[in-house]
Amino acid sequence: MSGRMGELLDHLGPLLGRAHEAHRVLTVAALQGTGLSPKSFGALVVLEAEGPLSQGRLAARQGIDRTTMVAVVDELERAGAVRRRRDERDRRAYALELTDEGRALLERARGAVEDAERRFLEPLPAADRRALKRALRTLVERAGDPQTARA
Amino acid sequence: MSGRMGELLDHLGPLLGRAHEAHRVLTVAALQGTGLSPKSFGALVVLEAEGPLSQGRLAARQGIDRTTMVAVVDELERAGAVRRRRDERDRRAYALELTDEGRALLERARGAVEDAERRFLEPLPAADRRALKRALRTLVERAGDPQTARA
DNA sequence: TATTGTTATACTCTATAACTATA
DNA sequence: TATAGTTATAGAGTATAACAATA
Repeated sequence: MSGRMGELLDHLGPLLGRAHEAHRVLTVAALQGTGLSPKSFGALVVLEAEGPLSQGRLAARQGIDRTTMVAVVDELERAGAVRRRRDERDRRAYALELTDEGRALLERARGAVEDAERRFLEPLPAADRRALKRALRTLVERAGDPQTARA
Repeated sequence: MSGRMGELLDHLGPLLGRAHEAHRVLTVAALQGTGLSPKSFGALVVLEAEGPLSQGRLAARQGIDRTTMVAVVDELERAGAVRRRRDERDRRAYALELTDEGRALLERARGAVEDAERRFLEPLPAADRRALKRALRTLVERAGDPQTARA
């Protein structure tokens, strides 16, 4: 991840790819002390916001396969951050929930991640930072929209 | 690559990741008819802009390993788009150059890719599209800068 | 019959190590 | 000794197929 890019920076693909990768490196470093990966951090974020969730639904939220989520939850459970409770209304599924320890871990991690994001965005004026996130949000929401997808 | 994201869209990582992935899907589809991958397309772009280049330098431009570039150039050579000439000033290295056929292929591919980019950015007003690319360029350039990297 | 979580397996992508030919 | 290109190999990451338990 380095080197001049010249004409490649005229294309959106390399721009998004390099930006994502550079940001990912900072995030992974920021999460270092927590023992969390970006993926397991994301799982905690979703679980806190949306309460008890099945493993499959949690996976869908992250855009990953449910078989991939197994190892993520294994890791979070070993860390004591998540509990695999049975969903009493559908005993095939779990009702995954954050433990108090998980909530505390999430707060520490979120601080570190937001700090990394701040450092990453530092070269931009505040207005541009907000505009960037707003633009990306618009694009991501429309891209997932079937209305737009067939275009 | 679908589903509501809710609170994950507050974080820059998922935003960049989803945007990159959605754009990549469009690009791959756009390149369908050309037989090019995003990576080999990028190689053609660089070769056209920077003239004859060694395989290792071409790889460095793309931020990939030189061993990964071997297969990319194999593919481009098979397609008749690139010629592996020996560099007469250093006979270990190649002086890779576009063929006329490669130039024509690149023009077709660039049209398709730019079309895909246009469709992807469609949800944004023109001013926001320019602002987005400008912001990403700034971030990517600073992120590669050792001055910023140690921060 | 269909679905949840699980495992085993395969596939894709990419880098590391070791080789050759040149320098 | 060091570097350019190549190959074989290994590793990370993820998905597909098949299974047990439950619906």
